[in-house]
Amino acid sequence: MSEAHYNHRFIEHKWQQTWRDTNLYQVENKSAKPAYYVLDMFPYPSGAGLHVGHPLGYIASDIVSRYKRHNGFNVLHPMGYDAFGLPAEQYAIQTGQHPATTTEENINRYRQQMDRIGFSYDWSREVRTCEPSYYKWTQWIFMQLFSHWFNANTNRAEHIDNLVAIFENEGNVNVKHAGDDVESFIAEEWLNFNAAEKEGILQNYRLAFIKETTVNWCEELGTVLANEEVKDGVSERGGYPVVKKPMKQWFLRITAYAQRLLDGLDTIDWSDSIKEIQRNWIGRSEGASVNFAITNDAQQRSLEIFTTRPDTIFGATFMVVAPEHDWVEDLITNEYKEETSAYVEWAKNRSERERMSEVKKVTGAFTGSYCTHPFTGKQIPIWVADYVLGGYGTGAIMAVPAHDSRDHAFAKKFDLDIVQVIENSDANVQEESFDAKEGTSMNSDFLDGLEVKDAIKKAIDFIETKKLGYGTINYKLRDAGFGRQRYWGEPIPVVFENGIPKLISDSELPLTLPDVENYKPTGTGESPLAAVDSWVNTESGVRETDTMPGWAGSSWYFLRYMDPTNDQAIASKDAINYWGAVDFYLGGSEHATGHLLYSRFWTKFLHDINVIPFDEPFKKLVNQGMIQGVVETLYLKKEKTDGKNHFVSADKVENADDYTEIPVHVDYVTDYVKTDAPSYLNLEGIRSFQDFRDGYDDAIFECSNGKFIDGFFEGNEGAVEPIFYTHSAIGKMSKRWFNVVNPDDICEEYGADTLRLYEMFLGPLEDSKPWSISGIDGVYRFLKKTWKLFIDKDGNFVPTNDRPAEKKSLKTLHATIKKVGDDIQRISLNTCVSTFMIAVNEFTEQKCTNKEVLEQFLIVLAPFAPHICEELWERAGHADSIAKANWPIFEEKHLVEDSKNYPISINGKTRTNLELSLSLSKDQIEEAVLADDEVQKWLDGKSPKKVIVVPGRIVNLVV
RNA sequence: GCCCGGAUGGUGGAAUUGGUAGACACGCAGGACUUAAAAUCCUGUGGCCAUUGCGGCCGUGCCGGUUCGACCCCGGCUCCGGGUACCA
Repeated sequence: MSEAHYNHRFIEHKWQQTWRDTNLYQVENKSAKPAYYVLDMFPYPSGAGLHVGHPLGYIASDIVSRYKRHNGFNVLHPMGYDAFGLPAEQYAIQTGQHPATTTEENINRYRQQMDRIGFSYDWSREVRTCEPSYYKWTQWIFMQLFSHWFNANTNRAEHIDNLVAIFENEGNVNVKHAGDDVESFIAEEWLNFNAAEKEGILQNYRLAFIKETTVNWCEELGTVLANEEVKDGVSERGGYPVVKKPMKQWFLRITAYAQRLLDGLDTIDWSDSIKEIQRNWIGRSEGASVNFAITNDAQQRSLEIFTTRPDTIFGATFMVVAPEHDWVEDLITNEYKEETSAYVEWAKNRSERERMSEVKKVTGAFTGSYCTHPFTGKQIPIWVADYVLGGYGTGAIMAVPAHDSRDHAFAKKFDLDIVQVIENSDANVQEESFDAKEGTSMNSDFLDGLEVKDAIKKAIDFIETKKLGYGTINYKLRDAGFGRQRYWGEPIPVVFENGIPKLISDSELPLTLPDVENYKPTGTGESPLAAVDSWVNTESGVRETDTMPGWAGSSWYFLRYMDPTNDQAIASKDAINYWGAVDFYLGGSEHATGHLLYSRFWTKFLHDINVIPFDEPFKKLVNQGMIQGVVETLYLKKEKTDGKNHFVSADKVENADDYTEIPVHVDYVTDYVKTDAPSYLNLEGIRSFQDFRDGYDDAIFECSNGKFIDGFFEGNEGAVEPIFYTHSAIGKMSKRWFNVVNPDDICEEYGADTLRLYEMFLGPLEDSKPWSISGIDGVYRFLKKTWKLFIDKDGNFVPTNDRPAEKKSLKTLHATIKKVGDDIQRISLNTCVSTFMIAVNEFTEQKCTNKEVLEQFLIVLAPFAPHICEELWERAGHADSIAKANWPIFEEKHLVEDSKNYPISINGKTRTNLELSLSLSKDQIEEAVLADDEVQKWLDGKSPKKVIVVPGRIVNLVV
């Protein structure tokens, strides 16, 4: 017995089951078909489950996957979980539950939710970064990084053994590498170094290495954080304060790849904004490194500075070093010892947050030392100030107050000389610096009269000939901190033998996480693993107890999907060669400077060591926008009455400090969809508010319309409903704002096909937009109309091939095939939905019952609404899944049936559009068009319904 | 501050990149069916004027420019979103 009405629950359940039972979407690593790889950024399985924002990208990628399958591609479309990370561990600390347990639970929940939406993932390829069989290979990649260095001569990673061989033969004088400067030594010296000394030197070359530096230390989380994990001086997760602290840390030498990461951007199809963010993050700047000899230095040293403006060197009136500069203490003379040393101490110990919030504040101190200007020989003072950063360039600058606003502010504050060296009629450099990179040099000896660009070139030439320095390039990009003092991450496969870090052997992989009693960080800067003596102590030495950061596992997961169970390699060569780089990658833009950069780095490295044939992981990247929620806030002013809590709501908040801002459950807010009406909580809302929140049970509420309500509302429900005004804003969808919309609820009420279509219909994929339920009815109605095209009210299948298709129906069909095909390719999925709606409206109006036409329409719709299309496809008598059907062939001839474009000839002479519009009026053109022989022949006696005349454009006639 | 985006009806958004602006949908108004409601269907819907008829004028944040023709290109603003922040 077939259903007569569109029953989404029945249909969707049936087909999801069928797809699973028949492994419909499982793919092989081999096929005569061309390969196409569609990937979603895999989720971190949080305890909150999915909300309607998460599937947005998954739906889009699913549509692309299904579309590609219809077009004859063998599509790899996998899904997995980024399962290591802080929240699971925080939860473990609170509850004592093993993170693996909660992670497993969360994954199951995610899977259930995803299954309801009808994705075409090949679940046989699922990966989880926390599984030993997976992180074995994350550890393996780390080991490769440890045993390779970056040869700047060949511009690629090479094995460390090759480097050692070079050292043994000729020392390090000819070696150019990416990394910190290493004092030069000859072969003989190398051979005489002891093991610890040798390793100490090699650490400057390895791509994974240990270094003592100032790190971002977060006391609350008990761990070190990477730069990207710190936002505005607080941790991205949790928002805890972050301070600078010197510690020995593992790093990955991503800076070695700075230039290649920059160059690679030109070869990939990503949005300009993401590329731009990465370019800025890498922050390449060209300039010069110049030595300024320090006057009266016992060791006769020179202060090395970096500048992008060597052309302004004649304007350098003082020097500034960072408080962290190695020589600061040496530079401070006895006379200034007390004051300046105190300043240095103070500046070093300031938290990141303080430093950031007081950026505008100019601070500094004079060291008492001078150095000699290399061009003029003048003595210029050396200052120390925190506006110079220890971590960039050499941690020292030449200050040119006339042409750098920061130097200018400093000079003003401490009354230092300002010398103009770039000509500009408008600028008064005593008042304001002239920073623009334009103009001609003045007061600059041999540079005078040159344009900035030429002056820079000439200055560098001079610097290089006089051996004062050299032209060079600096990057903002820093090496990536890789150690985390946490439990729930991949153990770093290193054992310290007599303090020398050594990799464990390949056969010991995976190095699995031991069980611990307590997941809490030790607070001493050591991870919880340090407490497990039996694990830490090995025959040969002590294990590294730091674990890897969250981004380690996600930097290469796209490779594992190709061959997820391989235990001999990250994936077989055949699999990697067959699938190649990801063709289409979809995910949020928030990973621009994290995951997306690290993945590119690891890909380039794996390419260098011949593990993979490509050196960019993601050929095309699309960033879906965020689906936001409406955040409703109730403002309550607390007033004391008789020791009870007495709250007053407000319709206008003049001084926010007087009020408590409390997020409230969106479901109980009235009118929040309408923008013109103020939104408010009604009685029911206040009740639910009291249920959800502690401490308000016996509170007294006074709403702004003057009505008093007691804690239980009894007897207070008068004719006038009390109103508590709330304030609406658009924000994140999150548990704490009580505005989460669960996709399960939408699937239950409207169905997965409606959810899929509606999420696409909301607007352009890349835009962020607030979730709103208004409008979903339109999409649901569309599916019901589609159903009715095929199934009559008695449940009979209507379409037949008894009569040939009408021209107008063919036109509708082919317009749809064309438009939807084009729009999927340019990822304009919202317009596809409109196209479907138009088609169904037209088919309905045409009373189209042609089976061939309607079946082809089903194939076009199937990527968006697979369940209903499968069902109708089956009822049409097909034994095989619609997923195996070929995309219909588009035929242009069907589109030109009742309207046609014509060039216009007048008096036997074809006129150009331009000539026409210039010489004739609109009416005259219309007349000429109708008189045209071709037009008359085509009209064949009929009179045109509409003559559209656009001056300058080919005329369009509608009959 | 600097670097990217963006601004179109009451709302979400179309206009395939210089060629009929406002597709499609929501909302709203009116109507049909119904005892009634739901569901469904039909009509109207940028603004102003004309509406016994075809119609007219203005309209894509603001000002100016290029063009036969501009939401689209150029110059100058205003506002909004994102990235970044003493990077020399």
